[in-house]
Amino acid sequence: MSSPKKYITVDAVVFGYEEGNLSLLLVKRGIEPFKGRWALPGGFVNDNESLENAVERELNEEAGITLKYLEQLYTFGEPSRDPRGRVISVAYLGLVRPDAFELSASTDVIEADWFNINDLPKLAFDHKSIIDKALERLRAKITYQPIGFELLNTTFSFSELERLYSSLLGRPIDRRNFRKKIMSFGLLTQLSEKRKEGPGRPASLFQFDEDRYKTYLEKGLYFEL
Amino acid sequence: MSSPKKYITVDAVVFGYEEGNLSLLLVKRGIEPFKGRWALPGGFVNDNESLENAVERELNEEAGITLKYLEQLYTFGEPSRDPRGRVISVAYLGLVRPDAFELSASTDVIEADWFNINDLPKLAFDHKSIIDKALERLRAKITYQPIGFELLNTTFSFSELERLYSSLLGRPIDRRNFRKKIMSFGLLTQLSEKRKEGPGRPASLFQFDEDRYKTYLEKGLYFEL
DNA sequence: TCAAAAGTGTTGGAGTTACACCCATGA
DNA sequence: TCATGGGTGTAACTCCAACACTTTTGA
Repeated sequence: MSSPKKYITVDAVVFGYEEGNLSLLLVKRGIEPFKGRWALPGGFVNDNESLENAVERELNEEAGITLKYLEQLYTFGEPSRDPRGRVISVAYLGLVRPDAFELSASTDVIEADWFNINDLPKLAFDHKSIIDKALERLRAKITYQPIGFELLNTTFSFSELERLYSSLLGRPIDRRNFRKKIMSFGLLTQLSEKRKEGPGRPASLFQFDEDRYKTYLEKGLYFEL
Repeated sequence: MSSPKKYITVDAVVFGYEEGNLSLLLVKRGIEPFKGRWALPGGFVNDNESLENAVERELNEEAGITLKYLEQLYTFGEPSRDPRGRVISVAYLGLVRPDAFELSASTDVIEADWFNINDLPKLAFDHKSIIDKALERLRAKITYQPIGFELLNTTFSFSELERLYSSLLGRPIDRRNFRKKIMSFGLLTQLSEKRKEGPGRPASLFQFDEDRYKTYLEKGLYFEL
């Protein structure tokens, strides 16, 4: 029987969205292995912290960021995925609003930055496949849970929401039908303010009603597309 | 900084279905902690095996069973979930056909048996919450992926399929509509044999067409309810 | 007054639901 | 011939997809 203890890490796939682009948080490694290579933020789990706490701590240490949305994604445990030995990584999926985009690197990390999801650098370990899994989950999930709102600021215009969905799903969305559908859930509050920037008619601003969402959840909500 | 190595185990939530009842595979522990208590089959991961291999090995050792369907469920890592110290468990969800129901216990296990899902004994560790998570996943998943077939024998009658769905979803199903829906996927082959046991008109037998399903998957299938 | 983006309804068709009677078999 | 479970069709309705013009603003 082999030694039962193994290294265990957490890694975070954190998505942000700004100006029509989905972006991903990466850190440049300051230590071996893969020193100087870009990688997902993450690291070893301490003895007395939960996995989720570990992710939150690492995100704070390595990128100076705190997330509102974080869920467990998948656990990667192939024996050869890490040159240091047997390392099992529990991956998390996180979403961050544009107003929390400022980063500050430290702890084993040279820098932290946002990358366009279609233009990623070469990555350390098996992090590319972790990201692929996260993208798949994100795309599936926005069609049946209102997590898209976690990628926008607390107030947003309808066309911002529409562009987000359209770019995430990779297909055009009918403005009128989309609006009808989203409105039918009754989870948006229309504010009296309007956004006036750039050309064109100013857009009304909306806000997602989390309290009402939680109430619905208890009776089972069917959010679809 | 605390010691980075931890214990890592795999646990399997294996469901079976027979005569209208969903059942769950449990093993009675032969060693401490929780000696004599029922628990999910599982155990420590060896150095050179993948997580999935570890589950398969443990299921074979502890219950003498091999599964056709196995997927990763969730990773449980609360610091206090195991009295032996910090133990992180990667849980898997498995399905087994009635024709592979015979069990044979060994290795650290006193016996292995099937339990009705509504009549479970007191369980070791946090295994109850692992089971709850698995049930939730199973119920959600049968509505959009044809995994229900993994719980039936390779040939089955339509009413068996219908009873399975109805009991898993906990609500009655309209026989005619259900048949129309399932048939519209074109994934069932009707056999010429009929099942003649018990009273009533004999039922035609069907078979799930896995090849055709795989073909569909590549173009994106929308199996819904 | 032009350009740019926001906002708004209707209609046809597809898909879902609701619903009840006849069929084949063994006792 | 009766009891048991298997098998089938239609009509109303709901939901979804397709589609184009008007409004508001700044330049």
